[in-house]
Amino acid sequence: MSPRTRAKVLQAIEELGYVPNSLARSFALQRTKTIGLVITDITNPFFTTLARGVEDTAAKNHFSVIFCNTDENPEKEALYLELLAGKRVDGVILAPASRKKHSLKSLLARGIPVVLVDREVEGLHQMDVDIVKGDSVYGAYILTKHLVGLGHRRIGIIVGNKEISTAEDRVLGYRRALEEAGIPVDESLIRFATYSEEGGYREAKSLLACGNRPTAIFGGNNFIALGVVAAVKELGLRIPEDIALVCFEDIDFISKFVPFFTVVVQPAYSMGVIATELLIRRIEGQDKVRERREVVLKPELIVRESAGEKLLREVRVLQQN
Amino acid sequence: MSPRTRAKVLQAIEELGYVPNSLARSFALQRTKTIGLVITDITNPFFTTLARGVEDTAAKNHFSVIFCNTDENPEKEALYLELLAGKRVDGVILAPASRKKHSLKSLLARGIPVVLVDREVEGLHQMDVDIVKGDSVYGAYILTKHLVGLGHRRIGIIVGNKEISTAEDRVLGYRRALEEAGIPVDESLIRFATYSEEGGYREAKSLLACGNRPTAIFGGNNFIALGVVAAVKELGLRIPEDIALVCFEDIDFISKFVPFFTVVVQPAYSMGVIATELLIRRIEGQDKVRERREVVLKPELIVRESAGEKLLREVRVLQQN
DNA sequence: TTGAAAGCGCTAACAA
DNA sequence: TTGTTAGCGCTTTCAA
Repeated sequence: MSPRTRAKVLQAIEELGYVPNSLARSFALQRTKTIGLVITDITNPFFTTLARGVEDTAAKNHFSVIFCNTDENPEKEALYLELLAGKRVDGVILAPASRKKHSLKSLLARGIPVVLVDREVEGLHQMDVDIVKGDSVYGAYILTKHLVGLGHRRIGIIVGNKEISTAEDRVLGYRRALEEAGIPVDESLIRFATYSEEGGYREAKSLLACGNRPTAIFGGNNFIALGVVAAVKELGLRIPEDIALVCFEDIDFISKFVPFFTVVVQPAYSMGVIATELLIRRIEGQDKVRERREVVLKPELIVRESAGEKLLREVRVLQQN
Repeated sequence: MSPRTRAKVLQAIEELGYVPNSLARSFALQRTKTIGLVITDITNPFFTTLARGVEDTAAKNHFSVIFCNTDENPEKEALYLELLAGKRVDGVILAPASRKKHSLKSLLARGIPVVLVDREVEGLHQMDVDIVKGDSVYGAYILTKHLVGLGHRRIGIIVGNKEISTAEDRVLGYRRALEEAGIPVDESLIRFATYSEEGGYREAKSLLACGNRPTAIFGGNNFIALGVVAAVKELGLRIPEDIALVCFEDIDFISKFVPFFTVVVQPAYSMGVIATELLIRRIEGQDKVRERREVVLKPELIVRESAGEKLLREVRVLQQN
């Protein structure tokens, strides 16, 4: 092409405000450069951060991301997955609402790659999906061990729905720590609720109502822990003097204001980044025939205050600050 | 069509796993049933909540939403808008990174409807865009008035970048309250920084370093306020005994843990819902020829503790709880 | 190197 | 009512 023609074409592009229609392009190419992000609730800080990791990484690779909130509802999830399949997204990142085998399969059947985040699904190992998750067993183990180390022997645990793999994993880690410490597991202290404030509130009230009440409560996530705080306050008890409280997931900015709340945090942003990288690698098909990947990220224990006398000192500091 | 044929067709659909290709549909129809949501940072709880309102409303109307984070960077914003235009989204909800006239126009030129959220843009009234925003002037006015009512006369204010309309609006409301109270405005107490923790931290240190330091600080948003907290702590001062602190936007769960922090909150979820409804109404073209809409939502003052002696009582309650 | 044409899967307009 | 066809704007293949 002569430089003159070239200039003319460019000028025409400019004048007419031409923008290539990527819709037509996608249609011709059968690739949309779009991925779906299906989580339970963007409002949950864990997923917010994860979503940011996903979007940043997607943008870097010239992908867009459509986000969907399932509210832990498998039917909503199925609807969204169907929608995304129809829209011909190039891939999906999914935090499954349930571990049941499931709508996911229809995506895979259509050759749409899927990467799971945070949670497992039944029969995962027979399917061709990658997964990026936190080590819930380990996290719960160190959190429980921390409480045991502080002298607690009756520790209540409240987690989400049994349908969610992290709930069972966290209970597993809890059991392991107790067994290791030679503390018999009291099944009545283990509560499956929902990963929500209401869930934490209700189960905490029930745990604290019984005669032989626990001296510590392990919140399965941040929302549950907030419910526990509400229940404890309502019963006129103190954290952590009367009840120690720890949980999975941090609570934003809490460290700035409150001296207690030992916590295990997961690297949510990294999870988003890694999941997106795995997904894009599959989409681009750099290594077509290869085994599924399972990335397990270690959570981090952040010890603030969990029990007893230290609180008083801290409150004094708070007053002075 | 005979019921028999019908059954046969349905069976074939089932067997072949047929899913209508909405990509082809979009292409033929020139409508994608997709909207773009361009915000500064999904990680900011205000935008997280807004995004949830957008997604819920979009889903209800069978729209998908692509989300983009500009990090207050006008170039990133322009890139995203270009991308979305290329993808032929049916409309865009935008929290503009800058008030300068701008990439937005190229969307409008291509007939893609835009609804602004939270922030204005220069020459808005000449353009055919709706806007949904909080009443920053009013919010800042009542917040400042609250401080004045508590006896403060030297009140520092730290807001975001001047390029963002809410920053100027909040300063405006602040001025108005002071003027109304007959308090002369000391320009050195007005600081334009960024809507970030660092911004709040830096300006707070500067404000507190000068001889005639303010007795109260007005944080332009939640992040700025957190920066102020850090600065105040570092200087060995106490909130609110030495420095009162109030801010725009709530800080999640803070009320559960800290007795102070009077705040003005905006109805972020509703903003998302309304913006989406306006946008979809434009997309569906129910009322083609009509004036632009401007929805201004009143924020709500939440008085916790902002000054003095009450804190001690509250800390005692906290200890007992 | 450049140009022409088929095809991606749907909708809508038109014909039978 | 049912069937046929053009066309959405791009990419890719094949011909010139």
